[in-house]
Amino acid sequence: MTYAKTEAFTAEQQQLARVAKALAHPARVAIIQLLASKQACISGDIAAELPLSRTTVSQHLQELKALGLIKGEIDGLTVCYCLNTELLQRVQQQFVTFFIEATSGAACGPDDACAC
Amino acid sequence: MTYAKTEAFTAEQQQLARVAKALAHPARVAIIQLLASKQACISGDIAAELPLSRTTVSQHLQELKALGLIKGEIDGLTVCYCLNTELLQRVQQQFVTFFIEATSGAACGPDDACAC
DNA sequence: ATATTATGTCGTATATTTACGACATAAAGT
DNA sequence: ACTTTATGTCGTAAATATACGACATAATAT
Repeated sequence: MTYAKTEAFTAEQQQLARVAKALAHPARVAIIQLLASKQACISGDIAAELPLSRTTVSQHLQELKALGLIKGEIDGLTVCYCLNTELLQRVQQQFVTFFIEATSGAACGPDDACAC
Repeated sequence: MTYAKTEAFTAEQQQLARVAKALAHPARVAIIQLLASKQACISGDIAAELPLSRTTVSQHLQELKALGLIKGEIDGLTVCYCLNTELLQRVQQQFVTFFIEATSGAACGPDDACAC
């Protein structure tokens, strides 16, 4: 039971952490940027653009898909991945809210001195 | 060598992933929110407010501190933690840029159909 | 029918994260 | 000096994440 004390936190905290985790690997960040750069969806030659094996890329894709950040539709032999912009926009809002909350306080002094 | 192919990605991707990783656990999200809610800094009774052992909380604090998101100053017997709002603002900007880039494209159709 | 091609899934090795008790350290109180 | 109090660090167990080769699957192509 040395993990997952997650239940003890609020739904918002868990949700933000879940999405943050999805972005916590440069490969997944790169995948999202790649999908965003191409107007249409790309098939599995995503792997060709990344310095990782096809298996590993597929794993990262599944993770993003599990969270719903990307969608994948089978089109004959190839699979067509694309961003779920709706969800991404909602997620963006969550992050913005969190950061505004975090950066609004005066917090420490301007230097490094922590004038409590 | 089954890890850390990180070098192969851009500095931006690595940086974003690094910060996202810091936010990838509800405890760390909660810590940041806690520090933001109190106008001044809090000492280690942060642990008292979280459903985790003091050791574990200390570990999370070190992680946030290592990234520079929070600062900790020793004040006699207690340690005073507070947010690094400057860095948080810069990080916020990175996330905003990323999300704008990700949500600007038309991507898929309005439904789930992926019209490639 | 058989080969080719594009993907996903399984198994597995290694690295990292999470969580906590036990001990170390250091300031403040008695 | 000795105890108390607040923290950090170490060691360690268990859970997850990362990475990839080998095999399975299914749709085209020949």
